[in-house]
Amino acid sequence: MSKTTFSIRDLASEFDVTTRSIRFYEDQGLLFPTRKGQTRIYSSQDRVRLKLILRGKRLGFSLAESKELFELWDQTPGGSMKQLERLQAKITEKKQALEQQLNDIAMLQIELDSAEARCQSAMQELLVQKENVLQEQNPK
Amino acid sequence: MSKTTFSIRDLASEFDVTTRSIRFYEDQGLLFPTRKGQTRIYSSQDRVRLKLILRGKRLGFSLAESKELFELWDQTPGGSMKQLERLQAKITEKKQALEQQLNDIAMLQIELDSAEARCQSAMQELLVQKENVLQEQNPK
DNA sequence: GTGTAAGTTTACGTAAACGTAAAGATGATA
DNA sequence: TATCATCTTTACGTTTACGTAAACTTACAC
Repeated sequence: MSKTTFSIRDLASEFDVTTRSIRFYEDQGLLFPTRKGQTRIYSSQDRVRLKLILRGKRLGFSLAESKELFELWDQTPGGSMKQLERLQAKITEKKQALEQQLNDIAMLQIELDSAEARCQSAMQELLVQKENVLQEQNPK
Repeated sequence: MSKTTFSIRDLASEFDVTTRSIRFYEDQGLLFPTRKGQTRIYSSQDRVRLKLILRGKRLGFSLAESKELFELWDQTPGGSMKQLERLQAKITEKKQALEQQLNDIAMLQIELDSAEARCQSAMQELLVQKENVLQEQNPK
């Protein structure tokens, strides 16, 4: 069986964030750990949430955006038609943004490859120059 | 032939950013427009730079990061071996980050699809309920 | 000339996402 | 029992990326 509860340090070291950040996310209403005394106890649900928050950040989501998505998602079963339509709209919006990102990444990858090639040949050029200097200094 | 110079407003409306932002990028050393009197004139080089800056932002680059990449890139021809090695390292780093992003996007796309399905069926459920109510009120 | 529209500099303001320090509570350990 | 180590709250500080307002110049339109 996998672990079911986590300390704040567990999560902090697993995902390489500070405890300050994790508490901040709670402050902003994205996490809701239970307490044992005054100490925070995180469920594996909380852990998943944190993972989603961090992935969102890597993709440029603000905390407010992630929070909004969580809330829409949590209300899905039993939500009103209007809420569901808002969720659908958000999903469509995010999907489009991801398409844009895929484009951006593809283009940047091409450019990085070309930059790498240019960089390599510049380095090669330097090596050749060096050899030439050595040959002049030390002609056979 | 395509346009070779641009006003700050040209660029602002083409890329949908404020002139304030464009001036800020110059302030931070990412753009270097020439002047006609005191008015800024942007070359198509500058335009490309701006495009790169904005794409970088969409991919989570800070302005400082973009600036660093520009500077390394500009020094590539005639750069020292050490500079070239730094560039190569940066390129490798960015490529890895892009791989991570591709992973993140792929996973998020899957989740969005599944969320969309759940959302759709919740909406379908609401419609069915509505029909049932109507049938009760209006039995044939 | 007189707006007025778009450009400029200067400078203070702001939101987001934490960093960091202070000061106290709690539990394990020597 | 004393001392850590780790948790907590509170609160002010900081960086990034601009927003916004003020006060000024320049270029056409009337």
